[in-house]
Amino acid sequence: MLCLTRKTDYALIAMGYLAERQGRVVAAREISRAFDLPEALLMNILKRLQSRGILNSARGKHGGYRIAADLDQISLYELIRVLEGKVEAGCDHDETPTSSRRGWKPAPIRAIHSKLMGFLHEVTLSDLVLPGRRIDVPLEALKNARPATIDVL
Amino acid sequence: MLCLTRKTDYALIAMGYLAERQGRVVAAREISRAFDLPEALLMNILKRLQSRGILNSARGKHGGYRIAADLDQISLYELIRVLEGKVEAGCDHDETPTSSRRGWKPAPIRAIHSKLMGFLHEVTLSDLVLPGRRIDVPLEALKNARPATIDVL
DNA sequence: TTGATATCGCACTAACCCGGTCCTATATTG
DNA sequence: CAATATAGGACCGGGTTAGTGCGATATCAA
Repeated sequence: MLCLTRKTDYALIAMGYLAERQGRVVAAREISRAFDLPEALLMNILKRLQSRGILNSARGKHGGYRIAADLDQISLYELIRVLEGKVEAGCDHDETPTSSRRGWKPAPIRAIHSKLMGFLHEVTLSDLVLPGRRIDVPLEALKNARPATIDVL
Repeated sequence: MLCLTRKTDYALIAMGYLAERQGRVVAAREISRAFDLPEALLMNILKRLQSRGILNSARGKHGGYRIAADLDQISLYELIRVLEGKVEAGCDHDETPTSSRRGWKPAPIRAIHSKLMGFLHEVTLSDLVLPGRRIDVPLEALKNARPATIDVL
């Protein structure tokens, strides 16, 4: 139960906008106007990114946000986790001790999941957000990353 | 807004079970028992797979399901679309003609999405479901697939 | 010091969607 | 005919997501 939500979209949009304006302090309103996103919602997202150190903020007049972290160091996975609290989740998949099998995922499912996770881990924000970067750089990374060659069944 | 739901999980589980029993007609109940999945729900899923030609079914006593399609020909993407109706969606992203920008996704978002889509397109059910197959075969495919080298911005 | 601006940090609502159930056909077998 | 199994719906409840609101705090500028 993996989900890329709209929040993540908005976050990436905002990060992109900020990345093009490194150093400048940009108000949430400016971004929301630029892309016609609901301002209050965008603020929620930015606040969250700030609290996790991805952005830093300045209050008051001429306040706003700036990119704080090294974009190379933050994976898409991390971003999602920050925003959603969990990457894979929602519908628990909890292990109820009563039912032995339920919540147990057979190899193919685990495999595909871990593959997607790997993908999310390898893609960094700089790959996504920095101008001029090529999105498929991380594919190279993905190729020789995660030695995990998982046999299905 | 991409989602791998539990339905997809169940479908893969069932497909795997059927794949190990090619030719035999297997009742939904048998599968649901084998993995302790809610029978009614599993039936919904199987019905759907049948209606799209991935399985074919036999009613009546000793009825059940058999794999109908060539597993090589069905991508994970297709499977999700069959089950969810749409791969990427839910929260519409509709183009309201009034708002010019909303629903418009900037390059990074489109890029990452198309990348994930590419991934889902390359993985076939046979990769996931057939015993002995290695899940990371499709990664090779992914590597030199989709010439689409998307410049961010 | 006052007012305008902007973030902070919550609580809160509304709608949607997923997981799951149920019920009434219909077809097949014995 | 009785039993089994799918077909094809409608349906519901709970949880999550998208989005709002409000009072507090901090900063700048006149």
